[in-house]
Amino acid sequence: MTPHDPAQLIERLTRVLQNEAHAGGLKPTQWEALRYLARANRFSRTPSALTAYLGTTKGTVSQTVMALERKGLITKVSAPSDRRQVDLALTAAGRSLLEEDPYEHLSQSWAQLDGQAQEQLSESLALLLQEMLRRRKGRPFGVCRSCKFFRANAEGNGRHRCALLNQALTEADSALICVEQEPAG
Amino acid sequence: MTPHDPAQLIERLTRVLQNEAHAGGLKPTQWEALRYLARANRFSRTPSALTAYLGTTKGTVSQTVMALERKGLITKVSAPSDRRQVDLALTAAGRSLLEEDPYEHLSQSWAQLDGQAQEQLSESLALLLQEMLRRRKGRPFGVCRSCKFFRANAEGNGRHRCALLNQALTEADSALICVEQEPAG
DNA sequence: CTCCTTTAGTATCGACTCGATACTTTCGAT
DNA sequence: ATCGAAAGTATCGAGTCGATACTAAAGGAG
Repeated sequence: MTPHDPAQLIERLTRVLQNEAHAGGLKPTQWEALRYLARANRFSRTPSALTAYLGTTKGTVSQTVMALERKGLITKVSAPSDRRQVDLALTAAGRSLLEEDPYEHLSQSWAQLDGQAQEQLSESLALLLQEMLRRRKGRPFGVCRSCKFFRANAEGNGRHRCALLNQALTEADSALICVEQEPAG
Repeated sequence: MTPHDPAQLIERLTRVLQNEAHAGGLKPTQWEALRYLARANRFSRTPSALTAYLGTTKGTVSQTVMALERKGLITKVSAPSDRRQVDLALTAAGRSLLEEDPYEHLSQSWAQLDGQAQEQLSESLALLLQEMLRRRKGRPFGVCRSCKFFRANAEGNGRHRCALLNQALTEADSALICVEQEPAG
């Protein structure tokens, strides 16, 4: 009964998910921005990076960011190193709201599947996404540690290094999403 | 490197897809409505059914439908049996525009995967969607033939029957999506 | 050091989605 | 004949989104 082509399944899943993402007084895009900021490293918590992540335009992101700030979920601070940039950070309220993330339902449903189905889904989905991004030439937004510029323990004492930005990285840094990330060969 | 939880993968895939769905002068929702109408059977090509499918409200769907009509992609005809209802139908232009459906990229990317990954993805995704819908208590919108009210060949001569609506069904009907569909036990 | 270009963000417009509410028309059941 | 439910439409406000125009700061090149 299930269509062989998963495009229809993904289309349907996407729609169900988008409907759920109107909870908690936020819009789907606002949830996505909030999630991103919670997972992005310090080089990547700017409106520019968010623009690249969401794949829209500066103007739209500017509005979304203003809405989140108005709701008290994030703060905007002009970057000391470059005063054109704005550092975005989650407030305590923002972090606590994320615990009601409607996407948790998705993880819960996934958790209901048996072990083999879970494994299969994760693997095949990763391949599909990779293929989509390859076509689109979009940035992968992977975690720091898997980047080709990541130099493990290059600073000693368990401190790593980014060979692109020439910055020291903590263990915590290396687990976060980075705009500049390029998968290691 | 890939997160074990596929929620992030699906979130990302969804976003990439939504960005692509702004092509051809249509909005993502308009594409979805067009796709639905192309695949829905005659009991299901109404604003009500479309509302249930999209999971939004009557008002929103009314606007989307008006936009598609304005663009010459669908026609609206008051139903003869019940004059409250409106029958929606794709025009030739609508059908031809669907050949440029941005979701084709998704099918193409899927086609790039090897046979096993394709199989795994379809199966696991179907399970996940089923689980999501079970939680949401949303209608599955499956094809007519897989419904518990479907009576194969009940009219003879390869004509089938819907035991819910008491209507004869052609072979073509039975392959289409139905609002009333409930999976056979 | 001054021009000039690039980069980061904001401001604003128009089209659209979306939830919510109020309304009209039609059907059906009592 | 009446009343209530169902199918759509109309309209409002908030938000997304692309597009364009704008400001301010940084980084050269001379």
